[in-house]
Amino acid sequence: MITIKEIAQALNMSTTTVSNVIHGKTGEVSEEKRQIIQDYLDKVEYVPNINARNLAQNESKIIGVALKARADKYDNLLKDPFVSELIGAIEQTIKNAGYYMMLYISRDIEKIMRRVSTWNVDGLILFGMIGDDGIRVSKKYKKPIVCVDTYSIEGLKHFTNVGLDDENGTYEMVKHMISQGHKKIAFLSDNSNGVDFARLSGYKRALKEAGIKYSEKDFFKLRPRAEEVKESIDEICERARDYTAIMCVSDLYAVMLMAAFYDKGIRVPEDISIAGFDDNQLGFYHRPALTTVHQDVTLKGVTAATTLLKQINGEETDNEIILPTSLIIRDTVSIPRKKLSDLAHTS
Amino acid sequence: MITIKEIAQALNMSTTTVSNVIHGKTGEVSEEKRQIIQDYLDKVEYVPNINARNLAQNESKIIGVALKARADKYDNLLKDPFVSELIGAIEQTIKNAGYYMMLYISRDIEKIMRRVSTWNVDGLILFGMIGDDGIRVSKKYKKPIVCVDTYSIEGLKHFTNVGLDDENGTYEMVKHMISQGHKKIAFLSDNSNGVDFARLSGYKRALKEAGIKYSEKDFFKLRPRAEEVKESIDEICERARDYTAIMCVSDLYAVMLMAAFYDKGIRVPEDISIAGFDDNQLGFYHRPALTTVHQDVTLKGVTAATTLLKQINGEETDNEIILPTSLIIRDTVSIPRKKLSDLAHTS
DNA sequence: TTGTACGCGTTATCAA
DNA sequence: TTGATAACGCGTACAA
Repeated sequence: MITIKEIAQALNMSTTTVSNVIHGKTGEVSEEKRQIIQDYLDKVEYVPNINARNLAQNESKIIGVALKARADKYDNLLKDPFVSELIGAIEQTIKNAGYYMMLYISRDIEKIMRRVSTWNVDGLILFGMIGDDGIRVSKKYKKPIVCVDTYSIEGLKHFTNVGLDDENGTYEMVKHMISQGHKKIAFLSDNSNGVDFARLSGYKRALKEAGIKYSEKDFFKLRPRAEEVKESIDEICERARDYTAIMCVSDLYAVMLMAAFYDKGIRVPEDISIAGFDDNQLGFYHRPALTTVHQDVTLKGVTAATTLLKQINGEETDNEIILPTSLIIRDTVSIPRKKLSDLAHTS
Repeated sequence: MITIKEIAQALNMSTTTVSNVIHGKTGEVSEEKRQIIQDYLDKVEYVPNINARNLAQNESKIIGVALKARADKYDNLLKDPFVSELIGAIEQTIKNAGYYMMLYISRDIEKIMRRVSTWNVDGLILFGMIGDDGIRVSKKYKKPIVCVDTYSIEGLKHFTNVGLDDENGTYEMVKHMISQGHKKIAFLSDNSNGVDFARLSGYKRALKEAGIKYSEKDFFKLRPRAEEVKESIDEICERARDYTAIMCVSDLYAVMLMAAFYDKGIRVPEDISIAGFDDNQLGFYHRPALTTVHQDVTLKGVTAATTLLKQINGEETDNEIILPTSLIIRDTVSIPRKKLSDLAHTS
């Protein structure tokens, strides 16, 4: 690792001059010296020591990307195609802006906060914050924060949120199901907070609007923990007999469910209609192809990163950006034939 | 951000004493002072400035994870489930060892090298290196390097490789196909280098061993670029008429192919058998469930990271670690009925 | 136009 | 047991 001081010595000049050339402050240096120094720089392939630079300037050029993982869902959060596409998009945006990305995944918000302050990152992108997580971080950390998919009215006073019109996504899809003739429609998720709560609300709105009653028993809860997921899916298949359609909170759950139905000889969409949410590879390559609510995950990541970058540069931004959804009508929602329970009687 | 100096001042002590307490060098400090300092530290929630620490110690506690992306395959490399699972596993291992991960994705090996040297990372994990990429990096970068899935005999003199017994994976699967009665078996990949080359070799070995001839025309090449992938798949479906089975180089390609077959009314495995490689979600939830070659991606990531960590700590390690594959027999490979081209005559 | 000198926060060496 | 003080490499005010 060659240093500025060494270069200055070798060339018999001062560090300031060398530093000026490095930073293109060409007005301050004679053309002759500039040339000599530049050549030497290229020759030795000078790379600055970031630690020293950061220390001197009290900035880091690092953007921290912290993900809080739910304990019950993934051993490895990046296995979630939504999360990995999001991270990929963020990484590209950060890199193109000349920043560095430090990725940190933890189940513990305290650990995340500690890491953020040691590295003195210039900005923070947070995902998976629930309850007042985001607010707690913002109390400690005084630089720009952008959250992704966080539902917290109070939080918007402290940080920016990039989200999705989740409520409207399921609303439109359930409305579509109803227009196909469905009246017994269940909703499948694994929790009732944040994004899942919003998606449930959209489902409810569509039903209410059509004058269809619903109650707790129509909300299926999948237990995603590896040891019990199979049992949980089987239960859901059983309960599904009373319905003609199921609105799933994700493409993954839709596909998991369809696989289970297939194994039991229940046909989609002939016997039951299924819709997903996300529009990822899983549903795209499934056959019959999955009818689903589309969201642009890459755009979400890019938006989160560019918004943060703006804030770091002192620009004003909205404190909430809501991305739209759209319906992708493929082949898993059709007109209802009959309820599965009726089918059981005839067979 | 409170500093050691400020703490020392407030407590009317020297920075050395404070620093000693921070580092648990309790033998050097009187219990009385230790207590006072520790309390103060907790009160103000002192966090060290990593840049200063790194500068002073000439280390970074950062492990660089650099991925070289192929230009023709993904706009966002993390969309590849293999890559994201690998990164997730590496991240966990690095974090648990008290290191930080800096992720960098680029199509340009030069950029990767520049970044590595500015940050002075303590070690490097490389993925996607082709040709002499890995060797070039090792020439510039004098600390430990671990590559994942790199085929380069020469490279092993310069870095460690964590790989997979790719050749044997396809060998076993094609052998299985042959045992089911298949004689016309095609191989599907998108290039002929590295991992794909090894998998092709396994396919060839199995055929040769069974006395089955093969030639260039049996090797299908998928063009994955978004604009032409559909056309490319259609071509492959057409050429597939002369075969009873296709060994695919990945689960993704297997699933893509099966979706195309489905759309054309060609049934798997009744009309044609398909095998994948990787064993990921895509094949697991596909119906019929995909017969495939299993590899433990998480283990690959963990192995790469722990091996690098060992080297950073000065321990000796093997310079090549090859992980095993295993056959996952599910439902997409069965006994051959007849060739698709024969089918065409009857219909 | 060029150079000197200091500060950034930490660790480490060496006296006291 | 404690405290000055010098590094680490860079950027920059200020002086020359």
